[in-house]
Amino acid sequence: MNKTKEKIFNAAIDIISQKGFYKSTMDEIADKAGVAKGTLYYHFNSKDDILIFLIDEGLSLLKNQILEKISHMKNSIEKLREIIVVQSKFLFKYKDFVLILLSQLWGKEEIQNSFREKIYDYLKIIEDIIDEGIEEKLIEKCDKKLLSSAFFGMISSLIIFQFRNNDVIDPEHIADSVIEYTFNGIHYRD
Amino acid sequence: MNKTKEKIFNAAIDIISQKGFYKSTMDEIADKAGVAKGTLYYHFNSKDDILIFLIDEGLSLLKNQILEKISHMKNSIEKLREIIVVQSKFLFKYKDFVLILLSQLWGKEEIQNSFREKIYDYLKIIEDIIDEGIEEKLIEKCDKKLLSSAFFGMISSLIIFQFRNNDVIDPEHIADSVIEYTFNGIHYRD
Amino acid sequence: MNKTKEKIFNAAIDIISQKGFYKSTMDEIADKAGVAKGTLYYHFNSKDDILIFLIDEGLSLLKNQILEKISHMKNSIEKLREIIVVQSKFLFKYKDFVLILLSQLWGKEEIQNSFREKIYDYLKIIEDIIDEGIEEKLIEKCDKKLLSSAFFGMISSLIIFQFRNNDVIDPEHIADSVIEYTFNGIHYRD
Amino acid sequence: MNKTKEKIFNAAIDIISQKGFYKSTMDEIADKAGVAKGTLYYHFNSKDDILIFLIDEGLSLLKNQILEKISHMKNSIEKLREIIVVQSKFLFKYKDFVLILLSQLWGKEEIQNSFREKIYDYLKIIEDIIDEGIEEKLIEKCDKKLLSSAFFGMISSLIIFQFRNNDVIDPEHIADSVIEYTFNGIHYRD
DNA sequence: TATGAATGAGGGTTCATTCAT
DNA sequence: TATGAATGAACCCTCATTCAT
Repeated sequence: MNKTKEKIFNAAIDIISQKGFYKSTMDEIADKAGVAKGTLYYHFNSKDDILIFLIDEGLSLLKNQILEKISHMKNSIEKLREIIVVQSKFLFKYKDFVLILLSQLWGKEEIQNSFREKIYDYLKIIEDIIDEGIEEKLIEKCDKKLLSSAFFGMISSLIIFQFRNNDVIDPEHIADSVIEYTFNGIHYRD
Repeated sequence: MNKTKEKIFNAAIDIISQKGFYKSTMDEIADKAGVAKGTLYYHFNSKDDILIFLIDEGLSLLKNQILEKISHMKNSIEKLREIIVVQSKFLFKYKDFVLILLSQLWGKEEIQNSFREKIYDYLKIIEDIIDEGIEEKLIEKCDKKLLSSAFFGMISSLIIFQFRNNDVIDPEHIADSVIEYTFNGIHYRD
Repeated sequence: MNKTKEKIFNAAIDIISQKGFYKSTMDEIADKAGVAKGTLYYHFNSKDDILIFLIDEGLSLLKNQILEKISHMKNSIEKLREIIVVQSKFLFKYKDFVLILLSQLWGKEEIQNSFREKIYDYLKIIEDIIDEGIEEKLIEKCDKKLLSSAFFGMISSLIIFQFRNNDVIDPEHIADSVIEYTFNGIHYRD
Repeated sequence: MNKTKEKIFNAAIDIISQKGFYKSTMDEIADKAGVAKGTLYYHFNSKDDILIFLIDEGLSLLKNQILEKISHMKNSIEKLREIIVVQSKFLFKYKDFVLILLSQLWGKEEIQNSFREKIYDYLKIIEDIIDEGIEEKLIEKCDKKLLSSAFFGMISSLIIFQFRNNDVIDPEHIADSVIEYTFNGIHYRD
C-alpha cells in the first residue's frame, strides 16, 4: 500500500466510522485524505471497492493481532479470553465498521458473498480453539459452530451495549465475565 | 393505524427488510403499497419517520409477543427459553430491520437516542427475568446488565450465522442449546 | 406526448442538432426546455433514451410526411422525386440528427439494432416505389436494395455538401437533377 | 512519423474505428499502443489532435491510393470505377473513421473547417475526372459538383447498408453496378 | 385524503490533461 | 523521450421532498 492509498485508507476509516457508509461521500473522503476526488478512483474502482478493501484489511488486522497474541499461549481457555479482549478493543475502535460488515452478511450479491467468507474465516479461528479445548479436556463436547457464532455475537453485543451505562469499556473485565459465565454457566449453586 | 397507513407499513417492512434502508426508495415503497408517492408523505413526515415508526411498532410487537407468551409461565428458565424462541423467529423474519436498529445505536442524533431507549426497554425484560431467576434460586447472582446484553447478542448472532450451514433455522433447537450452554457452562466434566 | 415531454423533445432537438449528441448535456437540454434536470428523468430513462425517442419520432415524421405526400400520386417517378424533396428538406433541418442516426448503424448493441431496423423500414418505402416503377415499365429491372441505399446516400450527401458552394439549398433543383441523372444516366449522347 | 507515434496512430485507428471517437479514451489508446498515457501527449497536443492527424493521414492515404491506381489509366470511366472500388474498400476498413469525418462537416470551429477543406480536396479528384470524361466525350455535360458529391454519398451509403443483407461486401460488384446505373440510368428500355 | 408531476441539491464516476521524475 | 500518479471540472443520474389539483 503506497502513501496515497494509505492516506485514502485512513481517511475512509475515519469518515465511514463516524458517519456510516451510506452517509459518507467520496468528496469528504477525498477532503480528509487531502487528495482530489479523482485520485480516489485512481486507487479504487468505486466507493464499494473502498469498503471491501477496508473490511479486508480490517479483518486481516484483527486476525493477525489475535493470531500473534495467542501464538505463545498454551491454554485454550486463555486463548479464548485473549480473543475476547482483542475483539472488544477492535470493535470499540471500529464500531461502524463492524456494523457495515454485519449488514453485508445477508444478500446474494458477490460482494456480500466475499464478506461472508471472510467472517467465516474469522469464526473458524474460534472454532479451532474450541476444538483444542475439547481435546485438552478443558471444554465439554459441544456444537462448535453454534458456539463460535454465539461467542462472536456475545462480544459484539456487549461492546454495543456498554453505552447503556455510559461507562468506558473495560475489555479485561468483559473478558473475565464472559469466560466465567461461559464456562461455569449461570445456574444456581449452593 | 388506518388502512392506507397499514398498507404503507407492510410495504415498508417488505422492501426495507429486503434491500436495506438506504437502498430502499420511497418510490418502491409506494409501489409495493399500491399508493401514490405523495400519499406516503400524507401519513409520514419523511423517510426517516417511516423507519422510526417501523422500529417502534416492531419492538412493540416483539415485546408484546414475548410478554403474552411468558405471562402464563412460572419458571424463569422456561421464560428465557421462550424469549430465545420468539426472538429467533422474529429476527429471522425481519433480519434487515434489526440491523437498521442496531446501526442506530451509536450516533448522537435525536432519533438514535429514541431507538436506544427502546432497545434498552427490551433488554430490561430479560434483566427482570434474570432477577426473578436469581430470587427463585435458579440463577446464580450475576451482572444482569452484562448478561442480558450478551443474551441478546448471542441469539442475534446465531440467527445471522445460521446461513453458514445453509440450514433452515430451527428456533427450538437454538433455544435448547443456548439454555444448555448458558446454564451449565461448557467446562469439561467427568 | 404531453406538454412537458414535448418541451423536452423540442429542446433536445435544438441542442443536439446544434452541438451533437455527445457534446450536449442534460443540463443544457433542461435549461432550454425550461424544466428542472430531474424532470428529464421523469419523462425519459436516460440520455440515450432521449436520443432513441428523437430518432423514433423523427423517422416517423419523415415517413409520414412522405407517405402522405405521395399517397395521391400515381406516377412512381414523381413519387421518387417527391421523396428527394421531402428528405432533402428534412435533412437540411435536422442535419445532426441524421448523423447521429447514421453513426448508430454499426455496432452490435441493442439500441443500434433498433435504429437499423428503422432505417431499413424507411429504405423499404423507396424499394417499393422502385418496384412499382418496374411494373409500370418506367424503370428498368435492377437491384432495388442496392439502388434504394444509393438513393438515400446520394440525397444525404448532396445536402451535406451543399455547403461547399455556400449556397442556400434548393430541394426542388436537387430533386430535378437527381432524377435526371438517375434516369437518363450521364453517358455522352450526340 | 517515428516508431512510437506510429504505434499510437495504429492504436488510435483501431480503438476509434471500433468504439467511435467519443467513446474512446486516451487510456485505451495508450493501452493498445503499449505506451504510457503521458506519451500520447508527447506526440499529440490533445485527443482532438489525434483525430485530426488520423483524418489527415487517412485522407492522404485514400487519395494516394487512388491517384496511384488511376495514374496509368487512360479512360476516365475506368478511373471512376477504380475510385469506387478503392473507396469502398477503404470505407469498409475504416467505417467509423469516415463517420467521424462526416460528423465534422458541420459546425463552425476551426478543426471542422480544416476537415471540410480536406474532403473537398478529395471530391475535387472526382470532379476532375468527370471533367476529363466530358472532354473525352464519354460523359454528358453536367453539374460536376453535384455529381461528385452524389457519387461520394452513393458509395458511402452502399457500404453502410451492405449489412442489411448480412453479405460480405464485394467492391467489384458494387463498382460495376454503380457505373452501370450511373451511366445508362435506370429508365425503362425496350 | 390522495395523487403524481416536478424539483434540484447532491452523489458517484469519468477522463482529458498536467507535471514532477 | 517517456512515465503514470494526480487532478478537478464536468457529467449523468438518483431520489427525498413539495405542491397544485
